[in-house]
Amino acid sequence: MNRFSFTEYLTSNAGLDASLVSSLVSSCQTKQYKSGDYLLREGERSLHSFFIEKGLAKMYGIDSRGKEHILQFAPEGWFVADRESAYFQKPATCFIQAIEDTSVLLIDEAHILEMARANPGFLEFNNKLLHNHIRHLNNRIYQLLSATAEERYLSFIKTYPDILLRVPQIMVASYLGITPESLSRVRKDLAGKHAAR
Amino acid sequence: MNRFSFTEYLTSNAGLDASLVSSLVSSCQTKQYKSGDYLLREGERSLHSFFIEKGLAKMYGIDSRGKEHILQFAPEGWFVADRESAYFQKPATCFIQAIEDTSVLLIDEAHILEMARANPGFLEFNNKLLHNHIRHLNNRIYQLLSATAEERYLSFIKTYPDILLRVPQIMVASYLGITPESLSRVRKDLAGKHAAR
DNA sequence: TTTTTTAGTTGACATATACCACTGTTTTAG
DNA sequence: CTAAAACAGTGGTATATGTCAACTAAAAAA
Repeated sequence: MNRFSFTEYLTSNAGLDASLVSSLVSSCQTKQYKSGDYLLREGERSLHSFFIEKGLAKMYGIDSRGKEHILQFAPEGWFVADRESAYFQKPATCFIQAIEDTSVLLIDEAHILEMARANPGFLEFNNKLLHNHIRHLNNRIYQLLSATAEERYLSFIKTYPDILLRVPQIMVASYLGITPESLSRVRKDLAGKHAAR
Repeated sequence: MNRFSFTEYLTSNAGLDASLVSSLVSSCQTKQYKSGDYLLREGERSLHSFFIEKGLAKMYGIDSRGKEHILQFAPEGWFVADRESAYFQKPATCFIQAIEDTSVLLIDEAHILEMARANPGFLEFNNKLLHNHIRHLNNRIYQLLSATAEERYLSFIKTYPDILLRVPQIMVASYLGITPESLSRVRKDLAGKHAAR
């Protein structure tokens, strides 16, 4: 499995100079999680978000009927955060859990702002990340509003072919907002259509 | 109908000093739209987002079956933007349309970044806005994944009681991801439950 | 390895919500 | 003010997806 060094990530994507980056990175704590470990639990208060250097995590909530709904998968090179706790100092509304052995960097919003003040390039980079994230979320909302289970699954395959191979179907179903049984049937139908040609 | 001056908004919420704010605001263009006018159409290229000072707009997409899906309502005091065009210089993927007579401020990302460089307080404010927006979107996704039509409607009433009164039911239905007929029945059921007590 | 748990498939059936058609009613435009 | 359009309610019916249960296969734990 490949690993994303946060240092490399920043130097190559944010256009920052090496010394600045290393000062930021060295001020961040690294942490290891085994598959199944929680990075964050609902109700906890925590002021940092996570940058995944290696492995895979999921952010999810549990509804009143006890069902799990996955809000985000976070593979290496991605950020994941419960905004409620990390940016608004409230108890977390989600769980974040490793689904592979995972190593992360803990990042405080304070660090981000500090960096941004010191370096305008970083500010632009950070903004772009946030806008990009918003774009993704809008996209997902649009799909949930407009597309059938099959269409959403096809779109998932196309957008996250890598993740598809790394997580059980039951989690894909949860992400898509359907039951595992339904996903199984969607896949069967698609296989049939494909074979028919 | 009340009006939100962007100047007042910034001075009271972002903690900026008056001269800075007025220099920002004066560099932004104001524009008026009649109900039904488009602020932005799918496919257009445009580099600004909108701050609604008065009135109400909706951002929506049209799917392959010709159906409209509302991504966001934007009443006075809110921002609305197609990120694809405003921040990534691509053709817009959405329509933004006034549903009341509306007056807006056109804001360029360039302005935002400029302001942020000049004033750290503004940077924090802008970040908070973005994180808050992300929080809202996550919330909506969670609802679409986990809640029934009735639950989503109740949540809408609670979260946006003001908007409920200003838009036709058909738009609420579109926002919730259900048909107008279904919403009509949900309302009927709720009225029944309420009367039963 | 053996046992236990979790995941995936499939059938039968239930249900929420969509679709279509029709009817008033309200709003908008001429 | 009148005509046309958009909106809202309701019945009948269709359909996608959920629920429950049983069985097999695969993965994790002992």
